[in-house]
Amino acid sequence: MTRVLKLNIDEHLSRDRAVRPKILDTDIDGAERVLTMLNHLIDINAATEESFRIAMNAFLRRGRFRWMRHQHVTCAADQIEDLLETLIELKSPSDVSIATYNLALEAYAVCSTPRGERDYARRAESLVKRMEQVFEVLPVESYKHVLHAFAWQQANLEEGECARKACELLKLIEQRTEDGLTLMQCYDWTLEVWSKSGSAGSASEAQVLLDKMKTLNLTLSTNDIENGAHLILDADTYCNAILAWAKNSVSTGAVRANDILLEMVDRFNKGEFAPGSEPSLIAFNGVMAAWGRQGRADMAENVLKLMDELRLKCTNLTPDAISYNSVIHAYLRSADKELALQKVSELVKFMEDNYHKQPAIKPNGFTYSTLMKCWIQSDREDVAEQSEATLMRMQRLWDSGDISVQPTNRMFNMVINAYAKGNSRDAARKAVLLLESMKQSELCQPDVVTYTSVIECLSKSTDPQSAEKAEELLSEAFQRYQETKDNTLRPNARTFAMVILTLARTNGSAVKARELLVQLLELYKETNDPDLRPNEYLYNYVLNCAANTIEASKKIVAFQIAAMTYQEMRKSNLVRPDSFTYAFWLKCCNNLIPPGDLRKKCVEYAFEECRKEGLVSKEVLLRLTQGNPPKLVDKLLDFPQNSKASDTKRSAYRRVIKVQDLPRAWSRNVYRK
DNA sequence: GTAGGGTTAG
Repeated sequence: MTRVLKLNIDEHLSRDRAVRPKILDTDIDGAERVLTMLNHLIDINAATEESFRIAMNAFLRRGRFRWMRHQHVTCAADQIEDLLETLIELKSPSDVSIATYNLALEAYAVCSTPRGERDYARRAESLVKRMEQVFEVLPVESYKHVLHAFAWQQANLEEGECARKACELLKLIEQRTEDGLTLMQCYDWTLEVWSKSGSAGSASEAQVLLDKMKTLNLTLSTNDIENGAHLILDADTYCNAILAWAKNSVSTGAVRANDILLEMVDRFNKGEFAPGSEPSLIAFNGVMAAWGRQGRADMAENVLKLMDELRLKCTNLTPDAISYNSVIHAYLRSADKELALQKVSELVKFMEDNYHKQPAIKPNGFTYSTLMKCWIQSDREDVAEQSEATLMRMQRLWDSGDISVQPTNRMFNMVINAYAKGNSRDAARKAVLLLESMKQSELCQPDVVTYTSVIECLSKSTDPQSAEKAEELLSEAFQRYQETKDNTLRPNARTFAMVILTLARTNGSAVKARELLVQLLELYKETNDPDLRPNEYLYNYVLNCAANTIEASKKIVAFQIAAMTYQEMRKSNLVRPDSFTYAFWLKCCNNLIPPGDLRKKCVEYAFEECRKEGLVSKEVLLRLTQGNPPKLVDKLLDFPQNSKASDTKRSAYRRVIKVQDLPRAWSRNVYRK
């Protein structure tokens, strides 16, 4: 019984703190009974410091295990803390031996948790402060336990507070001792804090410690080595140094992490680590991720190859899906998008073909969505179809019971957006079908991005029904939002923009376009929500929609709407006319006003204003020169009025003039943001 | 130790 528990405890004393401590359900090792006996001795006034120490040691042997006591989870640190306080009360602070205090410090260190909910490190720190007041000088061991507690408690990671505390203690310990074993152990713990800390400079701090360990390792005495000092510098130590660099955002992080990885492999191959200490998956995956962030897929793949070679020599090292995904993601981020697509397709195929032999490399949702992104960023013709095929592949796997490839509405949205960006003839039909299947699905409900992207597909469609469908979808989204109160479904300015764009492109009603703009403005006034703030696009699309009015009977109303919208833009404090505004407004003048004085006046006034604002673009110039009387064009372009140029010369001038030929000031703001 | 959706016009 005790033997089995001892083994389990050893396992929990290991450095792997990722595993949550287990909760014991019985008094498996009799520590509770020891406590009962101690309490009995206290009752009869027969408890000595030695009896307390026996009970403390009984709990300390439980390591990180936890158990229930009065409906609360408790652990060795809590129990030993209570026992120490009782003992101090019975005797006096100075009558309790330092060795007994140290048992409590050790318990704090052992029970310290990564997230530090119980704050044992700080409790260790305050106990050591009390000890300093009672005793003249404390042994290094006391400080070592506190350092150990800070090393394993990783709360305040961002601020690096635990790391700083550990460093202060390390400095103190370095001053007090030259014992190789102690120093190696303390360096190793401090290195562990830096590897987990995201604070600035953590990688170089980790590097300093690794270097110190390597130097000290060379100078250790035979005595130290017999006590296991050189065994502390092992694969775990290297892993910590690697991860410190790997997560570092500076561009050299990947290079440094990679160098240390190679050094670790070299040492491992030479048999320099303790038996059973071997390079870990997490070190390799960390380096691959670091290369990926630099877009260095070639290097990430080299690391994967290295890992594949090394696994034969290791008992536990084998690449997993994250390893492959990291390389895949690195290709996604690499510069050559065509190579990326080829490589990623190959790697995914390899995973699919080999996971029966290597279950850890079974492709998951991450794998497929990265493949999908690779298709989307490629220049291939059938991007939308291929990304849809990838999504359907996931859907089939999911339907057959594979829970690791759950499709998400984001992926559906990515496919729909691929259709919106492509030039597939029936993009709109496909997009609407995808929307319908999302509505049927329990997993991937459409949201406002879905609706907006489907409407964007409709805006590119030549189907005369598109505008009607777009309006239907907008009100459907509104209805679903009102039913569910789900904010991700609420239409926003962009959704409105896409509906108006659809109207503009399908010669739809300017009245409707205007109504939508007014509706959005009212919503924005009510809520002041930045997502509903109309921008230049909204107004410009309304102008373009009006300009595209074909039916003669509707042109007057369309012009009124355009004029109103243009005037509003000039006075608005939300938007300012831009070069598109003037181009669309001139288009309105040309298309909606019959030739004559009124049109001439409008064009003249608009162009002069546009020139003053420095917004004369190629399109503005085109709208001016095409469809307006040559005399007016010449006047507005400042063609020398009294020159004796012939009409053909003038006409040629008007045909070839470019924005660049005009005074710079006329177009100084065309590209302003 | 691996991410991710709409950024629009003429």
